[in-house]
Amino acid sequence: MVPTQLSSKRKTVLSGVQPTGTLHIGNYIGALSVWVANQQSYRNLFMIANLHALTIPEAVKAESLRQKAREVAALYVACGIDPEQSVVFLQSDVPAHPYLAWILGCCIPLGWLERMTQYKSKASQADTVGSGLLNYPALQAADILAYRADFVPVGDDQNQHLEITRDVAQRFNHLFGEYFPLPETLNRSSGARIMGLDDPTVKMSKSLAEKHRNHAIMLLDKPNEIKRKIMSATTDSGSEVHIEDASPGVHNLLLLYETLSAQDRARVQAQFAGKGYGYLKKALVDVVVAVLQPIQSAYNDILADPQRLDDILQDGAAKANTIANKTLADVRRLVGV
RNA sequence: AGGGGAGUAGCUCAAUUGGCAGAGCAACGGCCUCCAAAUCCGUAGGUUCAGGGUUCGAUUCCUUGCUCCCCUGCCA
Repeated sequence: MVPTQLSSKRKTVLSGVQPTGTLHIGNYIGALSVWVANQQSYRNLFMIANLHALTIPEAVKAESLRQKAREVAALYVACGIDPEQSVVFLQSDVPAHPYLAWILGCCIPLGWLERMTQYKSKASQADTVGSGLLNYPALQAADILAYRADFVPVGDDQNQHLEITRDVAQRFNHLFGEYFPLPETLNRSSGARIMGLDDPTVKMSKSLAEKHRNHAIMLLDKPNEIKRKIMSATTDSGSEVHIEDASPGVHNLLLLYETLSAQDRARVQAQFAGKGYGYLKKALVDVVVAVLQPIQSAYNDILADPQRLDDILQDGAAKANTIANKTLADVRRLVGV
């Protein structure tokens, strides 16, 4: 039943995304494109974390959440994630996640959870804090450990959560017997960290994109939107591009161009040194449009055949359940339930 | 747990005895600029925390609930 590539010796990688907001060019460069490039090297599981999206229930709209989850899955496939090679699934389709989260949560001291900076930050903003927001790391640990993942590709902001996953795995192993391997951070070789177009001092983010229209280029943006956003991007009072000591805004534009055009730094330097910022921006518009066009085209093809997406998600859920249920059965036996 | 205060646009706050819910900043668009910023011009933005009641009419008064802040108490 388990396909051959799933039982191979390749290292297991679990990636999760919350289906809130919309995927942007920073997600593509920083994460998606890297995953696609490394697809053969690992046994990849791509999870749409729709249970995590419930931690702030005031923001949840059922129909929108349902639709967003499918949209993200479709975009993943459109960006080149191959559902034959990798497992694409919805977190909510694998009941072992919350089950395992309960068991692991019992092994997590409150202090660990209260220390999480993401919790403190979100809790201070929310007017009502649900216990799910605090317990978030338990579910995340379950996500990762259910597949006994070797690697988790996370950004700096998620490092703390991965540490708690390791800590709880260790504590479980100590209490109930060595079972879980300790997952490690998967470093992205490219290291491209794309900043917001409207504010190059902060990382491009889904949440800011919802508040500031010109913050990020979304993967489904039309060419005229892409042009408007790039042309309005923050630069500085200088008049021409200097690669060496470019201001944050200009540096960000150059980085985008370099990454998306797959050219080396020397070539980019030769192309833009001494040119005006407007010239750089117009060139970048063309590159972005060219990169996104095939993705959007593939996305539309997928949407045109909803049955195909259903099949992909069903198939992904079946594969994920097979692995996660095995882990859950082992864990239940170890703790005696 | 008890007492007191608060909750209005994304943020900080207004709104006369109970009478069409506003301003600043942020956002968005335009002019300008190689592009951006700044200035200027313009646009949009709301279940007035939620439910019930009084009233012709409630942001305003009464009641219940929720959330936050301050004081006190309780627990170690």
